[in-house]
Amino acid sequence: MTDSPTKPRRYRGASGDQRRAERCQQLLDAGLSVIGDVGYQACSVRSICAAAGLTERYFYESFANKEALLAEIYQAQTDYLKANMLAAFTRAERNSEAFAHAGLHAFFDTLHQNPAVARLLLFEILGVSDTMDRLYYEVMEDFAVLIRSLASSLGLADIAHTPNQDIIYAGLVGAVIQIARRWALTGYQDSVDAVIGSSLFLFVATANYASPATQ
Amino acid sequence: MTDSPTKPRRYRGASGDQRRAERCQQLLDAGLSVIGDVGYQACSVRSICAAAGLTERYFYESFANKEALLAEIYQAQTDYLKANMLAAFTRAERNSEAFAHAGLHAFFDTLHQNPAVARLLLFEILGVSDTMDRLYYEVMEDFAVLIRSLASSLGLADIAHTPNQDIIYAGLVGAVIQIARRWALTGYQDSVDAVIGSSLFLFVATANYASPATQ
DNA sequence: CAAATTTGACATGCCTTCGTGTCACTTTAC
DNA sequence: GTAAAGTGACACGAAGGCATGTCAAATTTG
Repeated sequence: MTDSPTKPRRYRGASGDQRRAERCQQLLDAGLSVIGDVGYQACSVRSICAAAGLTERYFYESFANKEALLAEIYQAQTDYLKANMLAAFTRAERNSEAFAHAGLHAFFDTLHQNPAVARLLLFEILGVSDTMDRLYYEVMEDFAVLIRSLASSLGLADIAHTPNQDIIYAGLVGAVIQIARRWALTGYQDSVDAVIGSSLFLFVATANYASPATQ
Repeated sequence: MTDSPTKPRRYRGASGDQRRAERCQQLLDAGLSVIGDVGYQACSVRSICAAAGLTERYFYESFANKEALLAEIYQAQTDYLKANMLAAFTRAERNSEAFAHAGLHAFFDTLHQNPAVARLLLFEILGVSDTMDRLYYEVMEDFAVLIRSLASSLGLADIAHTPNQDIIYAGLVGAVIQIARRWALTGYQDSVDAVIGSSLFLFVATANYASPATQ
């Protein structure tokens, strides 16, 4: 008896690992599409498999259950969102206003271009389970770090003097998220500039109040 | 054949309507308790009935389904929260800082005293259905009005000059809500004063930026 | 007390989902 | 070509929830 219980074989020009990864990606894409369309709890594993053009067996090959799929999609999409924002930062002029504007534009534009992503990130993630709630918290703290760098670009070098910076940054993240939620719930009627401008307003106000030297 | 298909009878010293109302209230209380304990989607109609000491028949006597119960609890608890805040306003000294502080204290304290309410309002309400998402939106807009009165108490008579007030106020609501979420997710470790102070910081910053005359 | 109504405990049928299993068919390796 | 591995369609049982129904016990009215 050798240690090779299964001999991987090439299929359709791809190795076993490649095919598995491809199927996994198809499921992630289909999951995002279906969840973004009908919501997380209203969709079934079967419907996601059908959308992916795969059968249930391949679902459980890659994910333990529906929640595991949701977690991976959430991670992937928040990473994507962060990447877009970071890219926007590097592309922007090195001027406070433009810098902050670029980051917020990347944020709102990504959600606007991908309503499924918006629905998943803004609505479907809460109240699923304690595990997912914690993941939400971690992601929010992550964004707080991003916001912090954004805020520092506005001359808000440090609210360091004020106590409980973490809470204040969490609040700013919450403000932007809520503005995005409201935007989505009203069918994206407001212009992108309006939501960016209002977010920026809150940032600048906080920055100015924290260190009015820039005024 | 008369028009009286059912003759209401007194039972245990209460009329039929009274008993029905009492049962309804028991279900609302039990629903809040169970949902606050295990979450909305993890709980069943049966478990709520068991917690209420009633049987399923009486559940469907008062509610069409589990979601209808959630909606009524949500309405009742947000009303309760608003009432607490309004009461705090009237009780507070007529001085900007004390006024705003009182409202925020009522908000955070109510959530802190009732973790079940906090969980339901902050986490369990989103992603349930399109209907509930809309209800969430309406409640947030309602709170924005409250925040607006709170902000005006800070001399922020009008951000009226700035465009898109609605969006900005939605952002402020989101900031407070997110601070509350974070507070709950970290086990209410921060002091009430810390979360109030940070929220106040954002309000005052926005107020000062909008109308720096108060500075 | 007797009849009628209310109540509680539980049963029932229906539905949906989950996760696994079966089996014929296709594609590759030898 | 043949055997083995991969694939797809579908079946299956278990589980759980929903909403309604049954029936005996308790309570009230007359």
